[in-house]
Amino acid sequence: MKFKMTTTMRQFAHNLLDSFSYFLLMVILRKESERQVKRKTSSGDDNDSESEEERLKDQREKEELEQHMRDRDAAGTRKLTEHKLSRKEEEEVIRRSSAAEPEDIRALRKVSRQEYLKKREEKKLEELRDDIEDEQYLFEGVKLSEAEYRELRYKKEIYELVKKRTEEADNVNEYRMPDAYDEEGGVNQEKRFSVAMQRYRDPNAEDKMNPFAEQEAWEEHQIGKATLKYGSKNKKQVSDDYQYVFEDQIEFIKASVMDGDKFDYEEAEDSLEKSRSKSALEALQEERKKLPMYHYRDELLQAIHDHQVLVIVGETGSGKTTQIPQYLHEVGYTKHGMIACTQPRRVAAMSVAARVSQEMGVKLGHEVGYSIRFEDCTSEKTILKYMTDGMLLREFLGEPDLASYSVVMVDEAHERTLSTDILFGLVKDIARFRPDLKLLISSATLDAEKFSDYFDSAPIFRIPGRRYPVEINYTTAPEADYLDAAIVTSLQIHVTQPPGDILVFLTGQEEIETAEEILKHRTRGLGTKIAELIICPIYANLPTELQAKIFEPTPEGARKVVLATNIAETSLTIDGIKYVIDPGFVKMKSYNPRTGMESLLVTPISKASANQRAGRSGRTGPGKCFRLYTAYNFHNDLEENTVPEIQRTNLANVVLTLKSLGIHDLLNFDFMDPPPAEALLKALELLFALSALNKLGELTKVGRRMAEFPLDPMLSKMIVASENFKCSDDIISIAAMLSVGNSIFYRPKDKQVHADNARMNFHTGNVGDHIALLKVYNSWKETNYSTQWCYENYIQVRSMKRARDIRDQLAGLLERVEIELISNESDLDAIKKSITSGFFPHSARLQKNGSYRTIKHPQTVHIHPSAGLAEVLPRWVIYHELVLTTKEYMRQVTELKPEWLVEIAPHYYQLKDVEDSYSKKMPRGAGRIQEDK
DNA sequence: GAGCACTGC
Repeated sequence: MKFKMTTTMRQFAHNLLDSFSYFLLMVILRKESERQVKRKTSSGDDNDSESEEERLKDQREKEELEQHMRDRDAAGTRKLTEHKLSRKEEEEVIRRSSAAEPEDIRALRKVSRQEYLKKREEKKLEELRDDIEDEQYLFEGVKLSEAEYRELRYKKEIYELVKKRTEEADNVNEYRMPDAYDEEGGVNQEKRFSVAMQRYRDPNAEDKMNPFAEQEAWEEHQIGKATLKYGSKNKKQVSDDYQYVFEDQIEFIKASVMDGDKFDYEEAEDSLEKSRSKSALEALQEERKKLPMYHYRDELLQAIHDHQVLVIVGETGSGKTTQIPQYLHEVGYTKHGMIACTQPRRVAAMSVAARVSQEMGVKLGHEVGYSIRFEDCTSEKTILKYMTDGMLLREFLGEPDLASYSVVMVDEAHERTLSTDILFGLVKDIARFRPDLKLLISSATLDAEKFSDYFDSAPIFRIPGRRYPVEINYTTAPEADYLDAAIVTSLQIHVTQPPGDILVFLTGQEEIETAEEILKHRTRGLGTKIAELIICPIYANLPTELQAKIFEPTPEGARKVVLATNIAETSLTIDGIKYVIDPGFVKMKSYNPRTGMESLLVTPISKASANQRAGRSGRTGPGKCFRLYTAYNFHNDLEENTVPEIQRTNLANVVLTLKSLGIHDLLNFDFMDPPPAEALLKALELLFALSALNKLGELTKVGRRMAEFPLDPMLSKMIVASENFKCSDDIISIAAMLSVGNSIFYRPKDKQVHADNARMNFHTGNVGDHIALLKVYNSWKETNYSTQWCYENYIQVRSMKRARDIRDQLAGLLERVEIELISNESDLDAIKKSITSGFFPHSARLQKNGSYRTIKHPQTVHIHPSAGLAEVLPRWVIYHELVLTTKEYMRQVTELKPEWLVEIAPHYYQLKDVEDSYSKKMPRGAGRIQEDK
């Protein structure tokens, strides 16, 4: 697929550049005249003495703070650490020490939002001026007015983005999208490793010039070294009994062993036994001391004391998440603010908080609490706060300097979720203004240098974990069909390996179901010749009651095979897993900013991810990992790390959040891995179209209200706009239903017809998918949120409950942005108009052949067959999202009157855009983005 | 007439 700069784009770029240079010219001219005036009046330069004074002041403040920190540590903390205070005594110490001074200190430190933002603005202004001076556009030391500055900054931002994009398009003659995009009609499974396969069979392998010679020699060596060949052991006896299993056996070589950490497991387990006889709290304290973390306590505290930012590397099981906040509390960091510890997942935040509150002997929600969406389990007393990373991000909105925290610990930073990436930029920024704030970045990988570099060479503190060794095995040749290979391998393990459960990583629900069927079929054929094999599928959309099955202990003599998606890589831990089968693929979301289309692609995993998977087998004892690819594939074809989410997602929400935090200069925002310029530009364009940003790139009143909602900007806009159409009550139900995604209707394989019929009931009158979702929600509400009703209508209860939670939250937020909750269920046009207000960029018109064409950025799309209007084909539609599967599909489609587009978004659509093709000849899309194949 | 990994606010 080629990417061409077309005339409109060029025109657009030129216009922008023109207006930018014109603006600069004006500024320069004015500055020049000002400078002449200044030259006449000014006498001498006092800049130097001023800055010297500033410097001294800064220095003084810094020293004062340091002194204060020292005093603080010396005064209150020793008491707590000097061995066992009773709980009451400890509470008393905390109470007294926090009663002594905190209000003043807090008041001193607490900067108002305005002050803070102003300060930051000033700093940014400085930087920008420096930049421009470098390019010799402006003259020394001339101050721009604020309005000028803002306009300049925004234009510069856009200018840079466009420049980048034009350069990309001009310099590269043929811009190739990654192969997977190119594939017609989906993804070619066989093609993926084919390059490597060719390499593998290279007849010139002995050629000295062969760049792969070294690798091949290494592999030779490994093969020679290999001792284990599964299936060859006991082969004679086995092959008689299990001929069927070994019909197409796979050969593995043992390549390496992922070392466990040097830790005395027996001692640990021993003490665990002993501690059971003691009182619960004492036992817990004993256990704490057995954690690898404990031995590094003092060193760690010293390092934290000496450095503002510290990168901590610790394998899972080192106890960093539970222990570090406690240590910090014990030495008194909690006296002047809370300790925040962020987790990427809700359950993690909850369970860790529960554990820590137990260890500290306090009630969950008092001194130790957690904060996740829909659930704030904290109180006035809370000093250790575990929270999801997204939640801390939300708190930034209300408290841009995080004044109530003295320590922020970003845990599991290696996972690089969207929220952690944004948090990085923000905490790095506030750390400069708040020298008293301690920052801990904790990661489980060896990639710590990258984190350290990002945080201005912060020191790295390493803690060994508690992990058992894992043996890594590779196939000797690449496998064409990994699903089949995975099944064969699990059977091989089942008959040849000692007891222990098997975990197989597959890509999705469909694959898991197929694998389950095949496995059942094959084991049935073997009858009683082999031990029982229990097959447990697990994926996020599996109903909860079926999920529970994987946690049931395996009966004696049987073996469990867990067929899991990526959910088992990080989100849940299954006990008893000893063997991991890793085909090396994952389904990953990718976003194409050019078309605004998201797609799920099966892609090879990264090395980091492969090691994470392997590690899942070594949690309760030494394990084995079978990789269904060769060592060569692993070393040469897999990326080092997974592409961080921020680089493969729609950024509209991120941009809105940052803008509402007062960060306007997105191009220079300190991302650890900056997202593509194109994605940023697309997000800015969208927000401008939704009138969340004005032409200076500033947040408007509408934008400010939108930012309150934890939703995609288009959904937020829809809600904000519902005020005008007096249907906010109905709109938030729709928004909640849309944001739970597409797991509402349940469609089991054997009852598809029934399920479809049930679903069509909500579509009577061809009202469109949005209204149908509203009907579903309202009917459920009428039955008093009945579970039975859900079963009867093939609707997933879990999703509905989630929708109810979201709806409740949205209702609360409506109050906050002062929008009245009004229901207007009978006026469908009002509801549709509200939807249009948010989703007008997603409009499409029917073409003669039954397909659709999007209006603004023309491309051919289709109505998804699951949509209620799939057979009605209205002339004009509005859709919720575009997904690329076998075709470009619009999901969640509602009919629309074209005049609404001009009425609601006159800045976006002109009359000629919506003129009906029947009355007038359709204008040819000259000079628009074209795709040729 | 299709086919949705996983989180999070």
